[in-house]
Amino acid sequence: VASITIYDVAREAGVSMKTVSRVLNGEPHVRQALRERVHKAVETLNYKPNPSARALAGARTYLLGLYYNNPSPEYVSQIQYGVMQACRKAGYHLMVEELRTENVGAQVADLQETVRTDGVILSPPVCDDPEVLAALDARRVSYVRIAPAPDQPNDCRPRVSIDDWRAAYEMTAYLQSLGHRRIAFIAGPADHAAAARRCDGYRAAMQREGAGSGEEVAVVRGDFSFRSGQEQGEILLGATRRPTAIFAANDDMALGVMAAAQKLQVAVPSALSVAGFDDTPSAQVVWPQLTTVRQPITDMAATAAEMLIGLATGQEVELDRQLDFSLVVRGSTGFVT
Amino acid sequence: VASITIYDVAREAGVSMKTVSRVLNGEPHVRQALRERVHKAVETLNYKPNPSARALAGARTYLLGLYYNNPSPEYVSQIQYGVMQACRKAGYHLMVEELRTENVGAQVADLQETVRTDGVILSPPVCDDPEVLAALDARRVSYVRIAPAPDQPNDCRPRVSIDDWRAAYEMTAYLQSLGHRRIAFIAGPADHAAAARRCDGYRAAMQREGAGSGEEVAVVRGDFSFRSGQEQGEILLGATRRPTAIFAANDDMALGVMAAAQKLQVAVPSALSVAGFDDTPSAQVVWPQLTTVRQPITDMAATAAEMLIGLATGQEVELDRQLDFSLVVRGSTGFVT
DNA sequence: TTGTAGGCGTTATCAC
DNA sequence: GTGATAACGCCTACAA
Repeated sequence: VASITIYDVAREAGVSMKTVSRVLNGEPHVRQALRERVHKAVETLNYKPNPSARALAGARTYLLGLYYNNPSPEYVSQIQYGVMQACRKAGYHLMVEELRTENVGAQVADLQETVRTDGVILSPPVCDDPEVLAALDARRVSYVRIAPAPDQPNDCRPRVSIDDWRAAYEMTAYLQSLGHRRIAFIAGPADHAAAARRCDGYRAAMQREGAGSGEEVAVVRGDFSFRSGQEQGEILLGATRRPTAIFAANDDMALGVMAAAQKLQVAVPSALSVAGFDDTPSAQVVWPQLTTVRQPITDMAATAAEMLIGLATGQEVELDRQLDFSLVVRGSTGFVT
Repeated sequence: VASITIYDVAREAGVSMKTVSRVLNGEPHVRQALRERVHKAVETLNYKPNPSARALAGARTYLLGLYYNNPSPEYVSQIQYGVMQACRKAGYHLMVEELRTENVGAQVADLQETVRTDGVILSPPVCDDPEVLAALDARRVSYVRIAPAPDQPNDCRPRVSIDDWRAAYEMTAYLQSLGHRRIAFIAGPADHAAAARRCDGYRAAMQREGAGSGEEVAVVRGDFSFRSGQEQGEILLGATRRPTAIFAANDDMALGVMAAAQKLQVAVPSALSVAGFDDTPSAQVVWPQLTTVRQPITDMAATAAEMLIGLATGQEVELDRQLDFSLVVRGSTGFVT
């Protein structure tokens, strides 16, 4: 079955094959009449350009890469979904690569030499890995980062994010509005920039004027895993002066706290309020369901993909997109008693 | 930066470029001495063949597709990981596509025409969708199915699976060995073949001779979601003669049962044993941790990818691989009291 | 605004 | 065994 080529379309439409090429790539300098003839020919012949040929001839690849090393499958899956949506809409395809921890730089270099893409989407935490960024920069591969570390003032690499600081601030303020004063915070890994901003937001809310008296900033460190949340939760709840609320920097740790509470017979939310961050599906899997911050992860990913495609096609794109978060109040938080 | 081509390697090695091509593709009819010279040249030049050119010239694509429509991100993520491992080992890359529910056949057709792969991996439940299979067969695309429906006797399409029937049988037998007699089963969606086999295994264990008296087969139907498990769990536990053990056809539903038990103040495992199937990471996130069946999902996926690559390179491959499952006994099951 | 030659980096076909 | 030479399907000059 000899596949049908651009020549077939040209013959069908009665034009030269270059004209077909122009129409397909949306280039100017083609009369409207011809444009339509070509489109019709494409339609009737059900012609699909051969991506390999396109790529070989030096044009775009119509392939986007998604690099990730995030341990949470749910997070990755949501990102992947968003990216895929945007890709499909633009006729692109998605190539996923999980980066192993050992020398990421070499991996990225190898990937880029092995398979060319029109750009790469970097999800946290790889989006903050200097090795990765360096490898990409060295090859002039364009990339968009999702929820990356704060930029240097003059850095303007494309990114899409939410205001982590404000989200944590607002969640803390919400807990305070329920009457909580002893609110502990379980921070994320030290190298996770967004996690650090969340911690700062919590601190700011705890220290702001007129927020009530008897407040103490109490930060312990976890590593975003369920287990670390459980461990820190047990420690916090085992203390003589236990907090009335625990705010974890992500949902998995918050779930760990809830498990600890259950094990130690501390009722949630009557004796302890628990809040998380991310609104992963698991947040609704526990009982009571988890109060948390929802990042529009899928939208962020889709936005990142659109930016990348825009970049690849030479369009003007806003380089620093910031999307809205929202507080999701569920059963795990309540008035202090 | 003009990329280095096969000609550069040929010049460096002092042979013709066809010879280089032969060596690279592992073809016979090349003297060992030349072979080594070529390899060394490749090494020193750090030459990487251009995949687009390769694909265009009619050879392999070095691309595998992974089609999925499974709602569980964890499941998909594990499959994806296994496939990626195998791909990387063989110099392949992975292209993921989530299939939407509306007319999958057309989607597959479009995907195949848009981007050529050397084969496709089908995870459940798409692996049992006749439309998908038909679309693939029509285009003579080779595929391997993971945990698909049982074959017709004479059907020999490549597949990798575990013995779902036996796994469910053994889990049920294990519950019986703890003294349980009233064991309820929450089945999966009707169109999920592996789920059906699990149900049959449960039935067989319940009805086998000498398994004790007072047993009743009690099957209710869920849809593999946490929520459906919770609903069915509440119904089962609300009944006057409640079961002492509930075995769900997957982990998510089992977790739903545990949530229901907690809500209704039914202690696990003292008043109710709960077992699941899959050993998803969430199984360890609850307390007590979930007793379940572990499918070597990642291994299965890797095996599938290896089979596909073998098929693509014309090797002989075993077409029906069956991998070992294992019972993972944790805290959610205990002796009947 | 449109069409013609040439090349992108491989593999495949045939001679030698 | 090894090596010229022609595809593969498209795009980018350049010319008309």
